[in-house]
Amino acid sequence: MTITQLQYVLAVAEYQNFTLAAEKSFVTQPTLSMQVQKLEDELDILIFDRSKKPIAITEVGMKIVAQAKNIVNEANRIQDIVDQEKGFIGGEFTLGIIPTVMPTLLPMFLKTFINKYPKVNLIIKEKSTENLIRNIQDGHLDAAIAATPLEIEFIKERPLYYEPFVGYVPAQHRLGNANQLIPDDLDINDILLLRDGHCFRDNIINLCDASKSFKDDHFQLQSGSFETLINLSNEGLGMTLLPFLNTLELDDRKKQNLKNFQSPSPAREVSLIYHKSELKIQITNALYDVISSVVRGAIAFQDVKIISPLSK
Amino acid sequence: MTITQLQYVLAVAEYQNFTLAAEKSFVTQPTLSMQVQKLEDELDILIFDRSKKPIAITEVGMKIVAQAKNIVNEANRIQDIVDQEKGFIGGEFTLGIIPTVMPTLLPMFLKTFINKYPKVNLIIKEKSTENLIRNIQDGHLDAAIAATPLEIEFIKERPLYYEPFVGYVPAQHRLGNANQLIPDDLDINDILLLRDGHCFRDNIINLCDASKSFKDDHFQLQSGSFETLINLSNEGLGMTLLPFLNTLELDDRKKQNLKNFQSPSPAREVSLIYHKSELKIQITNALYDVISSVVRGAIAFQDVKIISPLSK
DNA sequence: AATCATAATAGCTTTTATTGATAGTTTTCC
DNA sequence: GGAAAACTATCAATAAAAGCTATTATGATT
Repeated sequence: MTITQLQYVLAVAEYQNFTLAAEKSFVTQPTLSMQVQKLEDELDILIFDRSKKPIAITEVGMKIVAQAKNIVNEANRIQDIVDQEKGFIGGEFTLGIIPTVMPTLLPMFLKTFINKYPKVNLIIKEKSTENLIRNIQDGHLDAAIAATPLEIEFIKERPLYYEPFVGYVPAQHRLGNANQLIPDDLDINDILLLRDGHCFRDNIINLCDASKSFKDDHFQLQSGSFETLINLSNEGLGMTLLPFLNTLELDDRKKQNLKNFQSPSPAREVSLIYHKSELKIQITNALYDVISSVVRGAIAFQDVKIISPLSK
Repeated sequence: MTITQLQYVLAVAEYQNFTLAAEKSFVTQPTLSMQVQKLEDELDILIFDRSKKPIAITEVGMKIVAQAKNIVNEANRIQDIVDQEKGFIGGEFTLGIIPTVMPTLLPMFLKTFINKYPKVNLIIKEKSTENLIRNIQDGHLDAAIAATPLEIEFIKERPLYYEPFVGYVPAQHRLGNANQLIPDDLDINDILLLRDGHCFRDNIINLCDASKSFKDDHFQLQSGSFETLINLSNEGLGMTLLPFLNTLELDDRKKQNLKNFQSPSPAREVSLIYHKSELKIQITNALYDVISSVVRGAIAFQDVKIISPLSK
């Protein structure tokens, strides 16, 4: 049994296809096939059921794949140990970011980071919180930026910043004259929300008084952008709430419709999250330092009340 | 990096000598030397400091060795997974036993077990509870027999039997005339105890009324054998307590000094414990079945009160 | 039946692991 | 202080393996 064989097995398990797995492993298909066979021979057990299309993993195969993942991950840590010793910060690093943070936060730190750590090849993927978590577990992501607290067993959370919610309330709205917002004034039924799957949607649902039930309205909104929500809001379809960073780039006319919450403002906690096994911890730490330092300049410290991003 | 290389590194780390490590790895010394060098080259770091005699492990080397141990253990588990699937009962199985159980229990089941499962190569090690737990975690032990409950997160406990405590009270002792013992009669200060580290010592300390404080006496006993305690007891230095199985082989004269506790007798729970990952569960189950069946014949069922083996 | 997608096999090449012999050190011991 | 012993590194040769290209086998789809 070799680590290479285990890696090949993992590739096949992932792509359910020997040819593709071989490609992704940068070897030819026969090479990969034979190594997988060799391992199966050595263990005298079938890992894959090749009679099914696409290829299926046998029952034992599942256990072996899970263990192989483990072993390969642990093996990769050897390099990490060495890197840490040498103070080397480099290599590939895959970072996931939730959609509502991506467009505002990424421009703030990306340039700084790649300048400071030119040897890190940063790969950034936009995904929902749910997928971020899955990919941190399966090793496809080295870290992610998401709204927290998530309280997941295998994940470590390090808060980066607390981002207050800001109301966008057009003049004609019933709250148009209010000076400051308070959560009790909100009615979930006249707030425009992002589509299902965005955790910011759940943030807001959690913020609104649960007693006011969420009734299915005569129109269904399927937007993933605040841009759309603001425009609809201007059309008189309701107010909306934005994360603070998303309010910075609005034009002056739109900024006039912004209303802050009374202190302590409801806010979301945005954290760098990663697997508690702390692989690539040096890069993760570097990332944490860069992001939190750039954010410190953008969000003034204030008293906030953290709203959970989890749907109930 | 290959698993073989890691195994070679582990061998060198263990024997602090390339030649011996090579022997133990069943390869020639150049083979091992070159593979270790190859790994060092690949990682571009020195694992061993060959300038020192005997060979020393570098600082990073320590971390790498620890991680290598991890990886090699995890890799061995693949075979376990396969064995489990096949219902194969065989291979190496390392069992730890606490000292106060070892001499009485082992002869009772060992012969039966090795006859019934000739393909299992049973390796038995006597260790303190503390070390048993550590070695179950690090994979050096597949299972162990210890006094429970321990309530450790990663360990499963399966009670084998409940072993009542029996008093050994010489005639001249203040309790020499009592018919049955009751815990309240005990005074921790006139009971001879095993030396620190034995969990049976803690069993007894927990049994004795905590209100009677444990005062440092004018003599300190450092014995690990009940034999010694009994002899000292006969010399008038106090009474002592024995686990039931240890009373079976006493000569008749000594048996006359034994006194049972009033029902429900205080007892220790002796369990088979193992990692909750349940590797080698077939063998573990086989062991459990064999032991519990032989013990059933030796200890009559009775009402007992379980005393914790943990020192407070 | 022909085609397509995919995995297995065969034959060959390249790479790697291992070996025995030996050289170069350091330690040990007289 | 010097010979012997103990130990690791190096070298050249060889055995083992992992890889590649080309081809065949399999099985589903048209």
